[in-house]
Amino acid sequence: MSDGDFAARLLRWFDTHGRHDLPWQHPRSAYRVWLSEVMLQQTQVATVIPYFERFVARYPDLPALAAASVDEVLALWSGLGYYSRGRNLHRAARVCAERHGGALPDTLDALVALPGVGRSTAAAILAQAHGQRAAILDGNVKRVLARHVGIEGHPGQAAVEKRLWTIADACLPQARLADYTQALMDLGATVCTPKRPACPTCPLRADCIARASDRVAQLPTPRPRRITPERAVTMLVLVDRDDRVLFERRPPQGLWGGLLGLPEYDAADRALADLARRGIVVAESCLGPPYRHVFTHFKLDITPLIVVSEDVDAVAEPAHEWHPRAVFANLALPTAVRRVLDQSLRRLAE
DNA sequence: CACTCGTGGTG
DNA sequence: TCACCAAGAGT
Repeated sequence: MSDGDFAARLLRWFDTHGRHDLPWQHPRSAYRVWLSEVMLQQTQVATVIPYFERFVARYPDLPALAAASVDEVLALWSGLGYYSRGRNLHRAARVCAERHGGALPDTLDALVALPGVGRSTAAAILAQAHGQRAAILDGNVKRVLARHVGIEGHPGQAAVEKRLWTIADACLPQARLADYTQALMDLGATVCTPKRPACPTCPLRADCIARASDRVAQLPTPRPRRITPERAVTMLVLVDRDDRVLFERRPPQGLWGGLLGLPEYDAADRALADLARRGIVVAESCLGPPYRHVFTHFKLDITPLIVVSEDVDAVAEPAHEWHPRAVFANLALPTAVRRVLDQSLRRLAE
């Protein structure tokens, strides 16, 4: 069968079985597509939906997002992960406000120039919001194409990815680019899934090389696995007499970049020594319940050190902020810190 | 090119 | 319990 038929079969399947009621499809504006695509990077639809709804409610258009503070954006992003996406989203909004008249550009080069927008995200915006003939290549498309064409080698390899881009381009239809793009992702997400794909219902099964050669379970080739290292850290939960907690703004680069965290130490005695050095009188201290947080590339064992101090008014460093428990929900905290606080303060109340 | 960067669901 | 991995981009 021809490549043109590939798209035709996919679109026919999409009309009946595709997803037509995702929040960013109505309306399918460039701003909403961009926002959703960034949130959906390495993140599943079900996770993104509530965040997307909160964002468009708070920032109905791009100028509203550009006018916000980066801290407010990160607070709304809190819990979604990969926080550089949130910072880049805000930076890109400001670039658009200053150089593109408050709107997203509509060319591939100008979009890719925006922070946080790569080739695939740029193409998704062009195809879905403007109907332009641009190919995406996300995890779904890589899986569908690798199986359909029977490509060996994990898609992280440059040579494999280059082949996939070429194929993705060649498969593009002449019309209905928005639907086609959505169809390809829907097929990958609901039929051509990583495990237990529903091949009998697939519109592309007739000429799927992986299926014909019984390699569906082997394609795409998984990346070679590596061991996940473990780290340990002591986090200081310093509570004052007004039931406020001390936070520390993390540097913009690195893990949880730009978010609020708790002061970190190698061990509890180092933390107590630091408090003594700064003249903070410890009224009461104890170790909180240990918490293990699992990341993609390492595991982090967190030991909370809970310290109650009566008089910490004199102590202030630029990166430090005191916040009462009532406002924690509105802070730019990573999930692990939120959990540590919940567990530690619950223990303190006992 | 290899590595970093979060979190939640899943088998 | 745990390895895997999902609408990738930046360095």
